[in-house]
Amino acid sequence: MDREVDARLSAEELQDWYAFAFLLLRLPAALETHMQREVGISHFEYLVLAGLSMMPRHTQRMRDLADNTASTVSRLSNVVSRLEKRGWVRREPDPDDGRSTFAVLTATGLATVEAAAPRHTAEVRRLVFDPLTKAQHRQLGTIATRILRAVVPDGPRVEDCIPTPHQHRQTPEIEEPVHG
Amino acid sequence: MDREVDARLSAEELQDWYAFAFLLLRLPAALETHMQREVGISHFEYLVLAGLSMMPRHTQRMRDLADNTASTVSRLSNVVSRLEKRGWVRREPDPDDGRSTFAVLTATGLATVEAAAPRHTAEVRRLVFDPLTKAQHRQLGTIATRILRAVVPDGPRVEDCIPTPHQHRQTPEIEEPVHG
DNA sequence: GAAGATTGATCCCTCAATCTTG
DNA sequence: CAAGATTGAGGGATCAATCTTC
Repeated sequence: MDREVDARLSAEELQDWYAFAFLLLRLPAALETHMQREVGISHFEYLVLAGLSMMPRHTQRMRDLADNTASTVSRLSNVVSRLEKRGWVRREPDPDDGRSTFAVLTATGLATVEAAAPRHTAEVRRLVFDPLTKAQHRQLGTIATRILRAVVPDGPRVEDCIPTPHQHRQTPEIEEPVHG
Repeated sequence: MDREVDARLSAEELQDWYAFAFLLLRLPAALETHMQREVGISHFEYLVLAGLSMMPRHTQRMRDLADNTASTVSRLSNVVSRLEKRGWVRREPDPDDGRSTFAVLTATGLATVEAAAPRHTAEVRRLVFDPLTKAQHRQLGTIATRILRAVVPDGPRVEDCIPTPHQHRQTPEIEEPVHG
């Protein structure tokens, strides 16, 4: 450490790390810019809306939604408040547990996320999947899962956080939010 | 897109993408928290200090330093101002080009980054390299480079942004030839 | 006009404090 | 006391506007 700052990384590791570190800086910024320009929402707001859109009745507890978006309840609470002001999400109390709160996607919110989804997916495909071979797709998934296990040892498994798309567009319930 | 929000991604791709997307959210946060708790600086501040520490005379133009930290000149300018207030970096005018500004690491700044480096490297090893096989190290580097090319097509090559450690702790103003 | 650099308004995230319910 | 959730203060990133020099 006296002569070289990154002495504990070999030359090969250093190069692999820099490529990855740059990606960690650049890719989220690119996805963020794309969502802001194309749809006018943040990437994280999209994650929240998309997550809700694929849940039964478009509803999920704040606690579980935070897990499914790799976030914290605090951050989620702030974002849901913003989404509520835009009329895309509303809060509902949990009748079975007074501590719990449901986040519910509104009809307007569903329309928003349905308009945003194909553009976002296309961008992910363009930036992440198109440059890679199919073997590399799987390698990326495997590698990411392994690192994630080290980063968040007690976190939920990724497979358990992928919303199942079956329930989309299920029950037409209450349509419009109250505010005008 | 009417039935399923992420219809354009196959089930396999969806799982790979979620694992990677979660990593994009969790790993930077983990590195950030680690640096703040252990050293009291942000991860990006460390990148700046470490980059400077490995340049000849611990000096680099703002423009080039921004490239080497996958950043923008604007962000870098704000950060360097903060580092200047802490006494770790100082600005110097470029005698050859009135538009250009040099960022120079101070002795205190060098001591700081030298104290921080082994801890940061150890954390990177623990979170990124230890969970992977050597083959996966290379795969990660290759994959990251490929995606980066799609994200920043006109950006500098990663190899050109890795500070060469040869020059560290150099005393006099000597122009060093690059090793072939 | 183009390139290097700085500034500041605005937005968002983080984190600790707080509250309520189980 | 533990778990779910909210709030607000403080800090950092973004982006457009601006300035200077080539």
